[in-house]
Amino acid sequence: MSEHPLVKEWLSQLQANGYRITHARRVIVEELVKSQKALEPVDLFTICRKKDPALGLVTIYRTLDQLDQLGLIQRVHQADGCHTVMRKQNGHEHLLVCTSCGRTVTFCGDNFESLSSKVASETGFAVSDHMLQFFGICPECQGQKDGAN
Amino acid sequence: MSEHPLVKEWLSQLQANGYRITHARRVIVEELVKSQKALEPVDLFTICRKKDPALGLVTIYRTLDQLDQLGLIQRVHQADGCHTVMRKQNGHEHLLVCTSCGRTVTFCGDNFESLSSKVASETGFAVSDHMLQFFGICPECQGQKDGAN
DNA sequence: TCCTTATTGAAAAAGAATTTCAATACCGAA
DNA sequence: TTCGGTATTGAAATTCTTTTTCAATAAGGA
Repeated sequence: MSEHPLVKEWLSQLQANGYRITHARRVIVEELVKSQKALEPVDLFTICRKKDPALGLVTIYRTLDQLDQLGLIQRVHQADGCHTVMRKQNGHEHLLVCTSCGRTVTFCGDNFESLSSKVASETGFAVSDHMLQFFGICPECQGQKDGAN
Repeated sequence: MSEHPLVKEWLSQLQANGYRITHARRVIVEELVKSQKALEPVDLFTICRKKDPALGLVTIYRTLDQLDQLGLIQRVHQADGCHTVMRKQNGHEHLLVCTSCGRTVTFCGDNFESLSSKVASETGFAVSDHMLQFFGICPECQGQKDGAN
């Protein structure tokens, strides 16, 4: 039952921002932090319910809002929308998403500084951010016919 | 009343794929093709209604589905989700989105071939696609306090 | 011009996210 | 440790978005 180090970190962040550390939040944070796939609110709900059968879906939405405001999670882009979230990568790390099973891994992307300033000067935009994602099929899904869930 | 060259192109594509060229589709295509910002279905609905007051929102959704299947439009990622669509850029072109007014311009991104194959060999994923977007404030919105709509 | 059938808009339904509200649980103060 | 104020919670109701159903209409080939 080794606990992911990020759990403590996230809970501290919540506390430092005036939020109480509740059972519901603890469960949600634990599952979010350790998930290898981007999750829809309902997925997360189903998973967390196993640890806390009384948990409500509303609490999932509310907690996700809070974590988002603290910049701890990010929406993951997929062909059919951005309904899934995952812990936010830092700096130059980006997501590689399996379009079959949803599993993700991170990779270190190029340095976008030069491209960013080039684009800025060409367009007049004040460029502040970028998002890069790769899509593909993970090794497991390449082997077996259907994506392992 | 100069017509955007893409309109004819898109309508031909629809026709070539067994779809009929209807008044509703023509109006929707015209507005989509010339829009400088990514639009939500409802936005598009409001705009198109001015040209065709009888148009139904359902038809917007259905036509967007068809155009998406033909690969003519793409979802645009924003901080709060992917509810907007825009005509798809080709090849190495990517979107720079104004987070204030939504206006977009395109830029030619780096070549991702090398990064893509590097990531593929490191992770074992069969990398098939990527998405890159830049975010910032457009010149107009930098000047005036609130984003011009 | 006629006829077949894809397409349409309206209404209903399904799904996702948000708001309201009374009961509960967190956590600082005593 | 207990107590009390208040943030947080789950359930229910509501809102917003998207999809499905269906009869009427219009596209376009014969």
